[in-house]
Amino acid sequence: MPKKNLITLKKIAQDLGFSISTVSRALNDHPDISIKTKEKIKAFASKFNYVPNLFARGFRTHKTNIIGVIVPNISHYFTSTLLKGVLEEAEIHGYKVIISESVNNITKQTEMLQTMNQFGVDGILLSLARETKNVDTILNILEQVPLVLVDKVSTKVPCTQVVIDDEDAAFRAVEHLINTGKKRIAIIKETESSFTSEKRYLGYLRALRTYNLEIDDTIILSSEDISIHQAKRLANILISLQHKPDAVFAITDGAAIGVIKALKKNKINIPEEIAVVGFSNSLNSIIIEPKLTTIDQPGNKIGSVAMKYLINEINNENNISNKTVVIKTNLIVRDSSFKINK
Amino acid sequence: MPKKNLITLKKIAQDLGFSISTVSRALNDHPDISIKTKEKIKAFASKFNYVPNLFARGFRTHKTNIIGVIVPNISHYFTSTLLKGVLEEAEIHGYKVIISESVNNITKQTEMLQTMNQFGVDGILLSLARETKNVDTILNILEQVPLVLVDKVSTKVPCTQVVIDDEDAAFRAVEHLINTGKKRIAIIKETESSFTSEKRYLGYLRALRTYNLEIDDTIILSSEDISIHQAKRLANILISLQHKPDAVFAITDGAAIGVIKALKKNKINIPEEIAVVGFSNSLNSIIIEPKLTTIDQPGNKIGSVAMKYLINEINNENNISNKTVVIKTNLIVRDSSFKINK
DNA sequence: CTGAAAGCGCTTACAG
DNA sequence: CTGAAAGCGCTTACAG
Repeated sequence: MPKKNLITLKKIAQDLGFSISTVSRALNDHPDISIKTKEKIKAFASKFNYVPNLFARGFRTHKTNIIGVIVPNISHYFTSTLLKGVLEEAEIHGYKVIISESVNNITKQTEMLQTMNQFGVDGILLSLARETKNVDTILNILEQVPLVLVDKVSTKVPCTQVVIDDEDAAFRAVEHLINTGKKRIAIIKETESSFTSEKRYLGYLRALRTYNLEIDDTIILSSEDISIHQAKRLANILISLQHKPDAVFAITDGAAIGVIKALKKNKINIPEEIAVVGFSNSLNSIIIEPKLTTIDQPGNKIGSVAMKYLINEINNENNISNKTVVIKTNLIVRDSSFKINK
Repeated sequence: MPKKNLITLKKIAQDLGFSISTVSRALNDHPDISIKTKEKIKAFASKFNYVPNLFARGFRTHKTNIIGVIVPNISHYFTSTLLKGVLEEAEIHGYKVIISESVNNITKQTEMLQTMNQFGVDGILLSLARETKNVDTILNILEQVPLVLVDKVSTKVPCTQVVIDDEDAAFRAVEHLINTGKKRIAIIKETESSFTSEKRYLGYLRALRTYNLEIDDTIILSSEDISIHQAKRLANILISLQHKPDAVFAITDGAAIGVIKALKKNKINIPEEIAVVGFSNSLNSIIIEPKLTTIDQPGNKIGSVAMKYLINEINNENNISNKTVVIKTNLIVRDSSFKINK
């Protein structure tokens, strides 16, 4: 299936009576070529809509100008904003982006890494599937092609990692609850296999310790892959306690929304009786009522920063770093934790 | 920047004392090659982690196994579900997907089409930027590479198009409102430049005519690129009318949510006084209260069907069709239009 | 069953 | 300032 009637350097050379070399150089603005010749060749090329065969060029130069991106789930809002940043940054630097979705399946993730490498991508941006414990393949790939981890990362991989300040953000979220007078703050989180959830949990613990609040296991609830539905279930457990919490820090906006729905169903006043804070600043956080206090994760920025680092490593091969870049987040206070006009 | 220590056919041939041709054939399971030779070569290849240079192969065979996808906005929920379907289907058939975002910018869209074509993608899946009136570039590209339009399409381009049944879906949404006893149904839509909005508007008109309801321009409101905020503004206009509507059909879920927020602020009962119906079945539609009656657009399916058609056209070049494939949608009735438990 | 050779479209060191 | 030629890694018609 050859592409149809694409004009090549050879054709231009023949028609104009130059050599292929000269045509190639003229089109690439090589200083050796005379201005006259350049003009002639360029005019002809644009007249006949010449476009270089990037595949041939890439094959020749070992540069594909393609960057592979693997994310766990493309239809999460945060991921799509991250990809937006990735695409924008890539475009600025003349890279194309191949996107794949691991669906949180580790085998698939491994396959994708291998295919991308085999394909000859110039670099790989990876957000890890949940429970990626065995990082052998990743280490192997890392020897062959620049790789940057973003958002879902692992300390086991010695490469540049771009993340948000999960622990600190969680600390600030809980601190905010404490500042509004809350003393018994529950947390709804994921199980240990979630890297980000664990870091947020650490921030939660640090905040309680810092302010000398009791850490009570009965109000520390976990669920694998937390959903609105799961969060409702856990919230109901909290409500049924004798000694109820007066606030809930939920590890994701989805979880927080589940909590709010459960509280409303039980006619519990938010935030007076129980305040709720989420994490992500997803679109839903301003749809739910009361509007959700949450941590704004600037997906766009995270994506573009990660891309910048990756492109930098592509251009400076011996510049293999394993620094962790932390992107700052902001606490956005809304009605679910603190009503200003009351 | 050559890729590091990648083993090639040549190397295998040298080490094993075969010709490059034989090695190539053995690895591609060509029937000519003896089983013994194949085994030997394959064993050696896998031992040394041989991976074919897909770039060289693509260059040689004029097949890149890459499909280019251009969407207006990657961070719309519907788009991300569509992309999910696209990625899944592509993977099944061994294609990689390059995703670009036109940000609804026509110039950018044109550039992207050209770059992708120049890049040598095997096919292009395109969802048009708003206001794509001049389709010359697209027609030009269409001559060179298989192209399928999806979701945001245009009748001006003679190619396969995959869309949802906008008009019919809108008809059913409005019919549902009529069936619940509503007689004065407003519509909040986008301006004429939006292809899908116009089709939904036609469905609205057809429903009113079918049931002999008056068509009243004072309750037909439009806004360019409708947002929650814009919808609130338009809803306030409707509320301030002497002769208020008893239902609102909003062209998107976002618009419907804006309407609901405005109605709630004005203490108007939903759906008793004014019912609301949206379009998309976005995640938000079950977050808002009352939950939103809406049209479920199966993004996944739309993406995978479009991909199927595109791949089919790639494999059968003379099979240039311009049929329009219509994907069925479902009306999902929720509390914003009809409360079952009351 | 196997090999020598051409060629995909480009870039670039070398020569003049 | 310009050209002839090699070569990137592969596939495949042709020959034996």
